[in-house]
Amino acid sequence: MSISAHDTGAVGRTPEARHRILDAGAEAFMRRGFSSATLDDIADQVGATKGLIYYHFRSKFDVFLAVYEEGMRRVRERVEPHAASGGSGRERLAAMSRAHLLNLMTDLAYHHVVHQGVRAQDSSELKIRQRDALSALNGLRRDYEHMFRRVVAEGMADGSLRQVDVSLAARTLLSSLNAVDMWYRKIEDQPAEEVEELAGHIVDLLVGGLSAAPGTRGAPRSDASDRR
Amino acid sequence: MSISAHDTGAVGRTPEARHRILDAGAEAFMRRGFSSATLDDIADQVGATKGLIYYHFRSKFDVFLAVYEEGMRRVRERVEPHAASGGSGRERLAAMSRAHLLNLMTDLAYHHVVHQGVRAQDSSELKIRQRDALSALNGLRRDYEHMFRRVVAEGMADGSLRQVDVSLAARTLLSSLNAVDMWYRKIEDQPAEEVEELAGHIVDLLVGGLSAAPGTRGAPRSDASDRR
DNA sequence: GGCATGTCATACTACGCAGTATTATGTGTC
DNA sequence: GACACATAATACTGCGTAGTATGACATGCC
Repeated sequence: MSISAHDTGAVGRTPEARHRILDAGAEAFMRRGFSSATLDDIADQVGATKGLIYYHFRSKFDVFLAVYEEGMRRVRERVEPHAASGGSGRERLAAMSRAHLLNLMTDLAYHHVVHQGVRAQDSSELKIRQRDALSALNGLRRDYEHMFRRVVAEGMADGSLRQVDVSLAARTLLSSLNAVDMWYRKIEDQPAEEVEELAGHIVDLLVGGLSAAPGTRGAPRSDASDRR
Repeated sequence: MSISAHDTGAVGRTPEARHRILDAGAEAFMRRGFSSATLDDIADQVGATKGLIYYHFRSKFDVFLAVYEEGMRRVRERVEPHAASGGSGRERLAAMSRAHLLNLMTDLAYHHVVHQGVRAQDSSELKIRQRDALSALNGLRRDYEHMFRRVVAEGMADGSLRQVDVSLAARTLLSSLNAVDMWYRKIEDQPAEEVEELAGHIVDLLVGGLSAAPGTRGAPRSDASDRR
């Protein structure tokens, strides 16, 4: 590129540089994976050089951790409110799931990084300090899953959900939601309503199931009442 | 280790060496990911050196492709028969899903590699030749998904499944099944029945849904009839 | 019992990339 | 307008690892 650096203040400036690094890092880690992603890649996308990154972070892994943390922060911020809102357990679970999916779809890159972080937890080849930091974040992740488990249990208690193994149900639901990142790709200028509709359909499939209701064969009213 | 090589014929021999490389490769690619996994790692686990690997394969990527192909071969071999068996669309879909899960749980490493291969398809940093080979395998993968889509459509036609978007339903189901590899870990000496039971429960959750049947509040008979 | 061929190990090279050391530029402050 | 401090670029080092070249051993064949 050879932008004669230092001349134009347009390139970057100030502590929001850190934020731009996080965005670029999330993108790079999503596209190439942690070990394949290069600090030069990230720097390029920011429009800077490695010097910038090493001024704001101590290592490549630290960038990864920061992205992970930011990703968890966002998803919790968006999903948690629905856990304590009104309605039956099923309704709240559906609302949480929709919010989780919408977060995934808007912050796809951050979501991917969190996903990678979960995977990497027992990956050896991590220094002790790194493993500890990762474990701490994975703790947040476990708390997040616990929240789903709690609402599932409440749904069974109030009769809005089937009686099944709570832990298994919560884990299956959450991992199924996360699995959407395998095939969902952003579409330029897609109206927000379409994205929300897609998320609603997926939640409907996962919560309502594929089976035709055994007994009642009415119109597939599904969870239409859950849609806001 | 310093096993004075060449002395004992016990270490290895013959074309089953290729198979041992595939197993070791699958394991390594699962644990560390493609780019982090080392040919020396694989060779160590085989009890040999890089020389062995480069005699049987042209590159690290070729090992990956071979594992991918073997993984696809196995899952197709185990799942396809259920697509044409008797029963309603829902019953066949459940049987396929169970078989898919059992394959995942027994050949966890191979499954992970296939998963990685699907992800890596649009990953740049692949030479043209590599991308083509990967695309070919991803074609097999698409065919496999089509099979699920077909059975879903048949289930809707015969009334055993709800009327929903076929493509979305099939993709959601399959990716949800695959997502089990995020948390399932092998347990030593776990009886086969337990594994099958777990698979059955997961399929029951995904096909039957979490919702209490709206209207019929009988015993959660779910898809008990589907279990073989 | 030499010779070819298949099967692997050993030793070496090349290179990409994380991390570091050093230097350059702006910005306020007195 | 010299000084300190923050923010970055540039240049360099070292290590890990994919790939290669070559040698060692076995086995069958004539």
